[in-house]
Amino acid sequence: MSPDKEKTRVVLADDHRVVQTGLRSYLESFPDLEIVGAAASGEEALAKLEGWLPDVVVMDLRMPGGMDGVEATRKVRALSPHTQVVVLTAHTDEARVVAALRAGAIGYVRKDSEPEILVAAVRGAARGQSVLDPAVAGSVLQELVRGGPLAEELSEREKEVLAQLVHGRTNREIAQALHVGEETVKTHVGNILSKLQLNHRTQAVIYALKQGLVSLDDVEI
Amino acid sequence: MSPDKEKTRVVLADDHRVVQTGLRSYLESFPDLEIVGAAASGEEALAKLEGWLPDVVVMDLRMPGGMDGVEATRKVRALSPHTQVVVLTAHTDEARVVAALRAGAIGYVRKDSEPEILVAAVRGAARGQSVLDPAVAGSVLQELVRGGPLAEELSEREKEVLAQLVHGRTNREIAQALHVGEETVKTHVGNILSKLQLNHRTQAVIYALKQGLVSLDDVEI
DNA sequence: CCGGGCCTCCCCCGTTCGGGGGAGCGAAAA
DNA sequence: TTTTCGCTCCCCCGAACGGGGGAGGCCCGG
Repeated sequence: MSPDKEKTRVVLADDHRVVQTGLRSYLESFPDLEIVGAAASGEEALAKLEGWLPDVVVMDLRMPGGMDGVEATRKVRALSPHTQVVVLTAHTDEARVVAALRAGAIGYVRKDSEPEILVAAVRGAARGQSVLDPAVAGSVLQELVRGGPLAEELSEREKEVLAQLVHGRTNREIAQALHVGEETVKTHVGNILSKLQLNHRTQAVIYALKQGLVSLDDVEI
Repeated sequence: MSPDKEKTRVVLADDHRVVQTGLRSYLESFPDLEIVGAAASGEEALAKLEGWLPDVVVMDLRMPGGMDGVEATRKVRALSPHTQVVVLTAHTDEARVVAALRAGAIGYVRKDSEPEILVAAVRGAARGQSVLDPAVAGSVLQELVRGGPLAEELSEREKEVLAQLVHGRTNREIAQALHVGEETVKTHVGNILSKLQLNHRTQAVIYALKQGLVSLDDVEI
């Protein structure tokens, strides 16, 4: 067995400490992998990146704090182009996988896939090879080529209004929250529905939650 | 007690195979724990329960299929009273923790807690001791005593209507889907809002998603 | 310079919602 | 038995919503 120099340096980024530790145990059982660090948020991963010098970051897309996995992926790739990112996600938020791949992720594994796929993705990423979970690689690639679902055509203000919708607010309440007139909110809501090709606000809420534009965790009713 | 030398027989129930395998690696590193089985759904866990004879089931509340973690907990306890259930959950669906504890779970650990807490909960459960994650034990107990949030006062029909709401349907569409009149749907929706003390359907959708009454995974818009 | 997107607000109008009432029916509990 | 509860449907009515139009101000890029 060769010493450390052939080991792949891996960092885990997942806010679930229990899951994180489990993955560490599992991945460390492979002699060619070395877990050099773990982070519970995008910010933490970036802050410690230069100290860890990982070859691969296994990134959960759903993390707390201002920075989500997509943004963290983008910044990891900008800060350390040598470091490859493998996205690890629940099948719930596949919508953001495309965004993560666009942001520079090289691999993608679903949490409900066989764990061997994760190992293969990490090993592939270390070699610069892209390993996409076969369970959904087709649909993901399809979305990549046709430019995404219906995504970020929304303006900043419209995203703010959409976030308000997810909080279950009425037009009047949104108007107060954003300090604009109720008519303005009506316009924004109408434009959101039009851009997303939806019929009413409730569908917009579901869309936002499915896309991960707003996390259910942040919502209080 | 005499069976000190015997290992605690543990079963993992989590639809995320990657997470499941990670947990297996981690827990198996403790010599007093033995992972005797793993399931990806409530149905699978129940079907194999009598073959595994576990002392403790570590149960994720969010699982696919008709049976969720709460129902699976209830049935595990009914089928094998010796077996204790430790609930493992994301902090997103704390609302269902109370339901799981009522259904017979003895322990409760959040995924973003320190992994040692999970080990402590499993060991405690094997001795019949309740270990609740200190991060939220207070609020959970509070809800337990005051009888739960606003929960399952909904009738079966009302839950069906609520599920339809989560799909973004209008009253008319729901009426067609359930083969009743639109006025009937209006009545149900009104009763749902009244029982849950909400103001409009969008809030009902958010409520249902937060409570896990309907999974976002099942929704297509 | 001028077009275009964005944000803001206004109008009108038809539809949908939500809340109030009532009522018949069947099943289950008291 | 009577009572209660869930499911079904009906009425009325005010409020909220969604779609259509327009308009002024802003800044950016061709």
